[in-house]
Amino acid sequence: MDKPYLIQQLKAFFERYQTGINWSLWQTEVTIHMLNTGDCLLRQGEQSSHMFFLCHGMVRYFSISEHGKEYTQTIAKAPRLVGSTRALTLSESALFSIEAVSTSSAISFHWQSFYQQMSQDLAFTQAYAKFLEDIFINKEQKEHAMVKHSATQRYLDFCRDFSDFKDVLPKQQIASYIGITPIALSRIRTQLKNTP
Amino acid sequence: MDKPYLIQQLKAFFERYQTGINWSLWQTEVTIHMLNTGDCLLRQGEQSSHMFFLCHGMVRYFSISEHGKEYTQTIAKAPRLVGSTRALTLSESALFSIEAVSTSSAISFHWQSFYQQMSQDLAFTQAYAKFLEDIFINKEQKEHAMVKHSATQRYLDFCRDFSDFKDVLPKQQIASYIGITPIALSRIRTQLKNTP
DNA sequence: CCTCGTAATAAACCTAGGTTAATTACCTCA
DNA sequence: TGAGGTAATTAACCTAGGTTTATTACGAGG
Repeated sequence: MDKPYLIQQLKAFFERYQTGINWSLWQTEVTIHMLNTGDCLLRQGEQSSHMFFLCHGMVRYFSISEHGKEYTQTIAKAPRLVGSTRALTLSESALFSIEAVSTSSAISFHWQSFYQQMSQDLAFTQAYAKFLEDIFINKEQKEHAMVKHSATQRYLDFCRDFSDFKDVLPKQQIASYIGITPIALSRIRTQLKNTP
Repeated sequence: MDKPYLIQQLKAFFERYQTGINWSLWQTEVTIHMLNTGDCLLRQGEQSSHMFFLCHGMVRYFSISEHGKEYTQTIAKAPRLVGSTRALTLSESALFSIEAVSTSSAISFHWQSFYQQMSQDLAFTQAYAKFLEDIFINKEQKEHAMVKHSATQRYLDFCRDFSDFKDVLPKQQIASYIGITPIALSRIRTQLKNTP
């Protein structure tokens, strides 16, 4: 878990999208984050000038509304870039927190060094554009599911997509990911048990 | 409304994101689409190898589920790139149709020529990446609204965001954009009238 | 002028999921 | 051992929005 290894993972992640990146251009300071379950990379309401790369583990993006209701908008598995695009590009405070849901490791670096690399390196920029396409498509898919599927179906989808974590993740977080209350999830689960 | 003018608009759109694009590299065949209200650029279920640029007017992205229910996931105002990122990048059939909601004009070109330009022109790729950041942030905002706001609030938000079109667009489409039935929208509207 | 077709509204009823409150089952810590 | 604290479940009740069925209001075409 040393720094060169983690940076190597970041590079491999980008190369999977696009080969030919000139990493010698990328001179930036990198910070390592070792996270236990529940630790946060970013907190709702804070400004952030850093992008993160999740090397191993899993995080969730969640926000809490004025009425205290929690919604988990994304669960991200390593390896992946994580961060608030909105906070970074618009210099606004983040609308969600990013919290580890298992022991995880990440590295962080200045958004500016990221943009700097974009202005120098075509392959890097292509990789980033393809990554953005990916997460945009994912978001569209979640939008579809939220609108067109029942809560029960969304729970079954969740179990399919996160079969390895469905028994580890607190039920409250699962409920908040599929957009219902823990009570409703509990109802759905007992109903599924009784009608196999 | 001649072709050079429309292409000029496309270029201006990109330049607003990033200056310094080398347009001489972009040798591609461009088709003009003059659309009346209701005309489609893309139909749900079809393959598509073309990206569109909406020069003037407005379109909506909508899909119809197996049960015949319609959902309008996006309303896009010119000037803007439109198309199914998913269909283009994954070579899959589109999950939604793109339909003009007012008389509009657009141009289309091969996705491949787009990717070709990306592999040659850094500024162009940066512009595209920034556009993707934009639409990703928009999608996150709509996701938030759908989850955290009541139907009434979503209707009020719609009226704010599309004040120029709120009385022109069929109520059914407004309802399908905020994720409710036309009947429910009608209820909300009469309720708003009675409690000012 | 009438007729057919669609959009919008309205009323009556239904249901998925929210809300409140109580119960049980684990934890950890003292 | 026992006292808190939290997570999960259950039951009773409530409500926003869906569903069904009419009704009204505009068209466009004959």
